[in-house]
Amino acid sequence: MNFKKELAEVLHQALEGELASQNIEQLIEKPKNQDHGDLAFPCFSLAKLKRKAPNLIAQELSEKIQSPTFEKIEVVGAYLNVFLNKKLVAEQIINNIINEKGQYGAHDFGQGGNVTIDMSSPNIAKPFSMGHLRSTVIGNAIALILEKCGYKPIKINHLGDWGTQFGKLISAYKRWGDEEKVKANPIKELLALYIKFHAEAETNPALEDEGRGWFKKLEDGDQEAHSLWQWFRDESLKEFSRIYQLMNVEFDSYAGEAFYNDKMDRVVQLLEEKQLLVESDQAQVVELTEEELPPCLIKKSDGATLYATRDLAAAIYRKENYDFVQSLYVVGHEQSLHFKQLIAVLNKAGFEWADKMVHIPFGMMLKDGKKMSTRKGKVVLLEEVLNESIAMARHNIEEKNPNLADKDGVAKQVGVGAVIFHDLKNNRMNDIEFSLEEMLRFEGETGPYVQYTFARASSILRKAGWKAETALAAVYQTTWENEWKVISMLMEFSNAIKRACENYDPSQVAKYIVDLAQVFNKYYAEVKVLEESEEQNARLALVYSVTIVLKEGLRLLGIEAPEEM
RNA sequence: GCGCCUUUAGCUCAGCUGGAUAGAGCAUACGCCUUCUAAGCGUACGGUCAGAGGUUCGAAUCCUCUAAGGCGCGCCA
Repeated sequence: MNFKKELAEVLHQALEGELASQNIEQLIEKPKNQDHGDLAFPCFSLAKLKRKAPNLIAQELSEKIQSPTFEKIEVVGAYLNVFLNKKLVAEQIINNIINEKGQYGAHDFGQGGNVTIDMSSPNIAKPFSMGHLRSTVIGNAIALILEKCGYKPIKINHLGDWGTQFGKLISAYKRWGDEEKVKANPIKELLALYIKFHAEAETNPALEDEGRGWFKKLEDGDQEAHSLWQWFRDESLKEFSRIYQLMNVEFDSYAGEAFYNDKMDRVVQLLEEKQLLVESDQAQVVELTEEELPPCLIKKSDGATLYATRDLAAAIYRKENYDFVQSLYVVGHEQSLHFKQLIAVLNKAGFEWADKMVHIPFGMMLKDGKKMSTRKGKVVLLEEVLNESIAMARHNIEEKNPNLADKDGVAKQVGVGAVIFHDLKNNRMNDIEFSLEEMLRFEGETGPYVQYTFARASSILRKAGWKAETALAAVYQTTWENEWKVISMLMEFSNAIKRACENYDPSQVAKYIVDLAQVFNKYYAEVKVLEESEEQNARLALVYSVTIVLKEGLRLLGIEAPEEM
């Protein structure tokens, strides 16, 4: 199954042990150009070792190699180009996929280790913006990819459900709030109250104190304040869960900031015991001069805690509660320094697991080249975008496939898929300029393109009445030129997953399924599978393999695959 | 000022551990549906890989410097 390894082994023997087969394996590459075969071995580095011209070495090696797996060996300059035995390999790969189905491409290097993933984390009583989309979608895909690699992901929604803003909100609600209105449209109404509070506070500064007062009450466990806070939180969550449902994202924990309120004293105490706390301008900090970082603020001059304190408490809680092998934070890159400090403080405090914490940063969602801000009303609401995308998908269905059975269901899958894919297809670190037009593009390198490819392939199988059992009788050809490009792409799936896992980079999977879809669409244009032929059985098995991998690839990104669209 | 990130075709981006003529999509112009869903396929056009040095048999990829843009740098999260 691992042809690279096999080639390395064969070369190792041909070289009579001059180079370890592991080293050889590292040198073997996949040629960009299909004319150069399926695997290539450059002989440059051997030239020094053997003191011989590299093309001579290639020539000599080519004469020594023989294996049924390799159909042909060509020497081009210093390269040894190896062509795999198409019949043999096709049979192996396709049978593998048919047997393993959704398991195809999986790894087990995770060894069942728990990985906590801090993701999504919207602020209560504020709208779910496009900015939160990134953390949600990236975190979700990473969780799925980790799972595919044998880890046990634990998705934690670290809700922004604590802070002075809730005092302000309570104050505003007490003054102008209307229970019915809030119930009918919680976030919109609460946001309006919040904005009104700030506007009024401009002319009436006493409001600020009132807000702080309410937060103090909240912290001190005042019943009225607490029940209002609870209510705001519940209503907000209800609204968020509607969006999460739309996107098929679920969480293992909603322990947000408030959850750690009673866990912070312990952290402060611990830092004190280790003599890490230093007073500076009446505040308590941990100095990080050796680490060449600015000091980490633990307690404000008024004794109140900060987000760093909460994150420390959360980190420790997660280690104790989940015993993670890795702890991930899918948070925007503008918080990189914060996480560096966090890890540094934990290290100083002697937690040897601190280096298992990984900040997974991502670029910003921009509007007109600038960061979106809630205050200026420059926020784009995710739910609106999703709904527009679904409407667009619905419109396309009406135009292109009016007889489709479940139009609404498919429109949802395609519309949401487009938005998710658009976010995941590129490197996380790139800033994304918000463009509805771009997001609702359903052609080219997009989610719907991949889904469409899946639907077309599924359609072939449906019309052929294909069943997995018939594949057993499939006879593979040695002359599969058209098919070969698809097969060699199918072989790459597990590599793409591995790369995605190692780099916490879902775009590796996204790019892979686009590549596979492109290759398959070309094949689709060249070969009429449903036409009677000796090869039909084998071709159907190939088409089936493609559907399995496309569907699984989409699944790893959190995107559904409709059989018709 | 210091730190992190980004810079590849008109636009959006790929380019896995350095390797064989730097690849897609969009846009533009043509062409392909009596036969598996045209949300598709093909052809053409399009590049001083920001710039300058260096390491190497070989650099878009590694190192140094410079430039442009973004983000961050104690009582917000």
